[in-house]
Order: sequence, then structure tokens, then C-alpha cells
Amino acid sequence: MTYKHRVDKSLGVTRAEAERRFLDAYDPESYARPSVAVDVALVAVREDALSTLTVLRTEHPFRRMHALPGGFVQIDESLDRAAERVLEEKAALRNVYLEQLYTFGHPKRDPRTRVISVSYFALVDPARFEECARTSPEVSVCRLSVPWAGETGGPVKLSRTDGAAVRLAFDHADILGMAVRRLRGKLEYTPIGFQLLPDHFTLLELQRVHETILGRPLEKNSFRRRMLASGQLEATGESQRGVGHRPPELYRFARRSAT
Amino acid sequence: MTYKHRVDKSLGVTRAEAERRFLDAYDPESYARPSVAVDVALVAVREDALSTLTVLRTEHPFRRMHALPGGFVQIDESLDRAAERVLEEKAALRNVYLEQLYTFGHPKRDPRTRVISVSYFALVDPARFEECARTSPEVSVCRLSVPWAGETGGPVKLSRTDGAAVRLAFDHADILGMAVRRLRGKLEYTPIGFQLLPDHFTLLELQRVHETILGRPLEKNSFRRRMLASGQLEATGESQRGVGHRPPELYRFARRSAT
DNA sequence: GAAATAGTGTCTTTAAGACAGTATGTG
DNA sequence: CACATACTGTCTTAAAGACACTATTTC
Repeated sequence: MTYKHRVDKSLGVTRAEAERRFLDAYDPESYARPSVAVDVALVAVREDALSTLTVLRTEHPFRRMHALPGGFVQIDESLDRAAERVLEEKAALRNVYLEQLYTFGHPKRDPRTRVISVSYFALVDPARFEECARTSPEVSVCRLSVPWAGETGGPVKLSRTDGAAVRLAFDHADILGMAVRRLRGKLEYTPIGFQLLPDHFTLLELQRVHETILGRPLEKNSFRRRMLASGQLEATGESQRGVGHRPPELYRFARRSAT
Repeated sequence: MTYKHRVDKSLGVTRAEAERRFLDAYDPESYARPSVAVDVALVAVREDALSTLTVLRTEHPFRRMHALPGGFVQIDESLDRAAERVLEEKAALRNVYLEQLYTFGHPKRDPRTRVISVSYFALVDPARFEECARTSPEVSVCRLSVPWAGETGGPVKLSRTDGAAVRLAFDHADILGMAVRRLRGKLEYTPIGFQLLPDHFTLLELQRVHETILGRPLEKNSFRRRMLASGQLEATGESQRGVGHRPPELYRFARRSAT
């Protein structure tokens, strides 16, 4: 466009020059600013239950309580990149399905100061975070129970493997609740359950994953029809072996062009 | 819980006390923080076209370009509240349907400094922003055209009433694009078009609104069936009068319990 | 061949698409 | 009564639910 070459009458210089001068003089310290963090709700399906990965806080506030992996956004990194970094630093996870979820900004959600949290949800094959929990002692895998049906929404409850209830720091139970709600919504029109399984999987495994997320049984035949019709599944030609019954075909995720 | 009464061994004080001391000593200035803004994508349907409301920028950067109504989040207000305030300050609008959309955080999206934008979308009866455009000269109502089908996504194009193209500041064309995509998605399972119409409306008016948003014609009978089956519409018993043909029944939005 | 799950066939139900037909105002 | 849109009826199509039946492996 001709934008850069037009003259700014008030200053007798080009607009671009006027804008440059303004930016040089701009003082970002002139008003109070909140801090911005990312928090990642990791979701996996393990033993027919939803589970998540938490990190034990070593610092105040909420010291010694469980929290979602999270951290402050660096001044020159994008939000997505911050989420990836946090996931790698706190949970040693790379290349997971990651999607922005919702931004939580209640002024009192963090007692330190104003912290706005851009939350993400991530889906992983549970095998990948088992090993993470073995290596770092602050990390635990918690079972997640959803006290509401469908897409009602609200916080979820967490418990340890021994059944003891786990309380989450900040509003992290709400973040997880939002993640489950979003996930349930997505399942209605995407077979996103792939992301929670190994590369190759059977249709029954996929069905169990969907059932666990939705919290209700699904009908086998129509589930199959729907999945195969989605065009996002690809038969590998291989079968699972040594299972004491007719071997099921293995499928894989088929990368496609459309959304 | 017994949390507050347990003793923190490292200090010989209660945890609550240790946490209080920590918070008093906490220095929020110790790392660089981004600024946080809210930007509101106002959407209305006018003359069978999507339209939006923009504000002419009087300051650098992007001085004299159109932008979505937006502003910085105050240190003690929630994000939702900030969006409401901005809408009132910049567009003199209150009590509109407002929903958080997505958070944009590319490090270079604002040339001044790092600004993270929590975007919202708002739906209004177009009559309400016509009057706003008449009163304040910085405000204009732009026609919006969507260069993609379905829920593909991407930026949208804006034009003035005289047809001239309007370029938006920052990444605001992407924000509007995201708003349209989300709106299209929501229409599949909610009759959210209410929010774009006066209190009482006919089913045909509602259908036209849906068609404009989706960018494709809808079948009359199945649209009616779907809307009435949704349970979110309530017949008022009144009819539109003086229309030169059989008068259509007027409906209103029925507040309900479920999501 | 018994056990166990894989995978198919098919009847029913539900919702949407298509489109014609009837209804009821204004002029 | 013409016109224009409101509303309804109904046939077709597509997808989902229900559920029984056949297939194929291990032991």
C-alpha cells in the first residue's frame, strides 16, 4: 500500500517515521501489568480411567500441593512455544498433541500477584508419562473423576493411585474440568482419541478410550461405522497377535488435508 | 482440611504463616512481563451480511487504522469484566452476549512491546450499534466477508459501506476470522442467532441470520423443526402485523437450565 | 471344539433434505 | 381474488441404535 509514503501533516514526517519515534519513546513500565503463565492439562487414559500428570510444588504459594505443569511465559516466546517448553521442562514430554484451551484471569486466582493463566490441554499415550513419573519424584500421575455428565462443566476430582484424594493448587481443578469438557465436545465430531493411544491400535482400544472420556458405553457397530467413515483411520494390514481369539486389525491415524 | 494447622518443619511455623511471609517478600518486578489486553470482535448481521464495529486508532502504532475495540486489562479486574468495560468505553454497549474466544500471543503482534491479547466475541442486534456509530465519529460499522467455507478458518476481509476495503491493525483480521469460525461451529448445535436479533423475531428472520453466518442457504422445514425441537424458542402468541401476507408468529428466546 | 473377541447383516429409529400442498394475512 | 409468505404433510435419504449372527484365532 501507499501507507508508508504518505505524509503525516501534524509532524511533517512520514507516518512510518512518526510511528518509529512514538515507539522509541513508549514506556512499557508506565502502568501495572499482570504476569502471564501457561498451565497444561495433560490428559491420558489408563486402565479405563482418565488420568492426568501433576507436579508437586516446591515453592509458595500452595507449596507441597499438586499443580498442573506450568510456568511463566517468557517475554519473547509465543504462548504455544511456552506450553511446549513447560511440558518439556516439567514433564519431559515432546511432540504431544497440544491445543489452547481457555484463559483464566480472576484477579485473585494467584495470591502472589495478578497472574493470568493461558491454559492448554495435551493428549498423550499414558505409557509416555509413566516413565516420566518414575524419573522425577515431584511428578505424579493422578486419577481423575468427573462429577458431572455430558458437557455440563465444572471442576474435577483427583485421586492418587492408592485412592487418596488430591487437592490441586490454584484453580487447576477448573482448568482440568474445562479440558475434559472440551475433549468430550471434540469427540462428537473428531476421532481425537488417537492421540491417547500408541501409533497402532485396534478399534476396540479406540472405543474404550472414547467411552472413558465420555463416561458412557458406546455401541460397537455404530462406533466402527463412524470411525471408518471419518476417513481419519487407515488400516495397516497387520493384526494384533497372540490374543486368544480372532486377531483384530491394527489401524493408524491417517493425516489428512481438511480440518 | 487440616492444612493450615500443620507445622512446616523447616521454619517451625505453620504453613499458612510461612506462605504469608513468602508472599510479603515476593517481588513481582523481578522478571519481564508482557502486557495483557482484551479485544472484542463484535459481530452483527445487517442487510444479509456479517458486519462488525471498528474503532479508528488515534495513537501509534497503526494510527488512523481501524481496530477492534480493545484495551489493557486493569490490574484488579477480571478478563470478562475488562471485555465488558472496553465494550462500554469504546462502543457504548452494555448487556451483550460476550464469550471468550482465544488468546493471541505472538511476540511481535504489537510493535510497541509484548502484548498478549485475550480476545472475546460479542453478538449484538445491529440496531444497537448503528446508533453508536452515529454518536462517536471514531466508530465505524464495516461489512465483513469471509474468504473461506465452513470452519476452515483464516483472516476475514473488511469493507466500508461504500465498498472500499478496510485494513485492520495488528492481527485483528485473524481475531475476527476466529470469531466467525467459532460462531459457525456453535450454530451447528445452538440457535445462538437470537443474540443477533431483537427480543421478538420470526423464524424466517432467525433462518436468514443463520444463513448469513454459515454462508449457505438452509432448508426451511428442517430449520423450523430443528429450532422448535431445541426447546430454546418460545412462541409469544403474537404475530407480526401488516406484512402483506399471512402473519408469522413471533418467538422469543427461552431461558433454560442446561448448557 | 470351547472360549473370546472380531467383524458383519439387518431391522428399527431418528433426523435431515426435498418439495409439494394448504393456510391466512394485505392490497 | 391475487399475492406473498406461513405453516404442514410426507416421501426419501443418511446416520445411529439395537442386537443377533458369523469368523477366526488361541488353548
